[in-house]
Amino acid sequence: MKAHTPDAAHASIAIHAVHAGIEMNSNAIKVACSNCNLRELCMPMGLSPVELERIDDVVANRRKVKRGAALFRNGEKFTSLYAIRTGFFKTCVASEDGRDQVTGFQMAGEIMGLDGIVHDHHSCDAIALEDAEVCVMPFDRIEELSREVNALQRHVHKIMSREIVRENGVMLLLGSMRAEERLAAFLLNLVQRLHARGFSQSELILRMTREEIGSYLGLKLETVSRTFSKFVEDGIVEVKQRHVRILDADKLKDIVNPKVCN
Amino acid sequence: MKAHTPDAAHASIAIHAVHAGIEMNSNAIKVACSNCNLRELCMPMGLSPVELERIDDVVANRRKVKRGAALFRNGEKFTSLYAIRTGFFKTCVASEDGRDQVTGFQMAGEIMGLDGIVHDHHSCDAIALEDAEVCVMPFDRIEELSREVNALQRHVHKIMSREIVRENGVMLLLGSMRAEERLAAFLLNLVQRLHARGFSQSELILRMTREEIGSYLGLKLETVSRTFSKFVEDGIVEVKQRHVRILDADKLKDIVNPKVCN
DNA sequence: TGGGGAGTTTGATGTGCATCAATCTATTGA
DNA sequence: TCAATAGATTGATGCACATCAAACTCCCCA
Repeated sequence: MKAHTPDAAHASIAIHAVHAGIEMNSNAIKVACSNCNLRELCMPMGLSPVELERIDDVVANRRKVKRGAALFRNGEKFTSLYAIRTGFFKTCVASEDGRDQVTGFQMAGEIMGLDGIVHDHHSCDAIALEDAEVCVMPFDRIEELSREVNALQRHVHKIMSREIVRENGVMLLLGSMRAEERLAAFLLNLVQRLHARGFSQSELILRMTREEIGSYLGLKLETVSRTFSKFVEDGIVEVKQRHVRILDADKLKDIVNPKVCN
Repeated sequence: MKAHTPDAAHASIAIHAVHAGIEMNSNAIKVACSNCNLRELCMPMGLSPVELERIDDVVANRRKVKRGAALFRNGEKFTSLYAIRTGFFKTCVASEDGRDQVTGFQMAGEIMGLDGIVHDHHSCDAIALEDAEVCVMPFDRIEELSREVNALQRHVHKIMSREIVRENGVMLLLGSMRAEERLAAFLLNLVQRLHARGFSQSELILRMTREEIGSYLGLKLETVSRTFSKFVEDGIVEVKQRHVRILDADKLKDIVNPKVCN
């Protein structure tokens, strides 16, 4: 099976999501969440038909972002959250003296822009790692609607809480894991999220460079490369440039959570 | 001036906050945010008198937590957010194999428990580092009220966003800074937050051990200790056990953000 | 078709922090 | 008051990862 092509179990969802996205955008400006195939990823479940129709209003429009371009940048005024329809992003923060830290990689169905709410201005950059399209959701509209649709209110809270918990996990990784553990955790996380979107459990294409992986994991690009090579030697993965095939997911899991009494 | 005693500019706020907290608790079970001295730290500003009175309902009761005890633990059912009235906490996550990572230190006026919203269960431990008291705010009540009081809704969103941004900063620290930079950033952050609460800008008492600082900063306790010693040698701080006096805050800032062209 | 550049791999060497270990200091309780 | 214990400091040594450097691969486009 080819990486990033849906496997049997999830084929329809993913393929159609992508196609629908492209076609709808060219044909209609006004777009609807209610018949979006990614709905289950970015919208609350179990809405009544009436609520569902109201929710359509949170998406003002769509926006395309070219590979390498910014969806938003540190310092820019915050107005909206963004739901990724297609494509792949990284978010990164910078210290005053120019150090750069990738804080996350985002894929279809995930929400970006939460950092901007506190200070009404964004505090990180969101850069597309491949040509992408996002749904623009003005935040005042989200707040308005979530006062009336309880499920949406709860959903917004969960999305923010999920991001907090995710970052807790990254802190654990950065604060206490060694290089092999970090890379193993990274690969498992990526492939798990891709699988939830209908892609292969064992094969993936990295949309980011070794340097970006390194920045995210608190490692230098050479260390990332060496660690990949080590995994290949040990028969855990196959790596051809950015194509990665996971041969032994259990071994990866063992690396992340070393067994104590063996 | 003594550490952790308010300086002139902020004296009244902090002293009275603490005293009021102790007395009110012993005299009355029903407590009110509307005349809480910490209100400006944990509640939205600019409320109308009517709104202010309604907001009182978010606090169900208070709870005392002994030093070393848990306010909540990983896995426990999530019901409430907690606003710290007095005392000092750490939050920490653990990996399956028992590694432990301190994800933050919290002081008066700060909110804990946001991690529990996503999965309806907490995903970290909150441990009191000194005898503490918190306001218990049932989350369903917060959601209910924030549907009706826009300022509260916005406030809740900001609190969560602030936590996301804070964690972004910690990721930058853990991913790209060296030991001295980490400790300098840590001290500056602590003293800045204490100062906002009416304490000294230059003096503080650490409520946590070297090991806990190390866990938070991704360092071993010995490295934390050595780095303190280095700062003392360089005349940047005075350290007597957990008492720290900052002699040269500018130098600390230079360490965090090394100047390029000097 | 072939040159150039971005990205990756691999090797040699250096260093910042971890580890192991001993001592010292505060704090607590009998 | 002194023993017991938790926490902190300091030293000696080792290692994981960074740094510096060179070569290799792939892709783009002239």
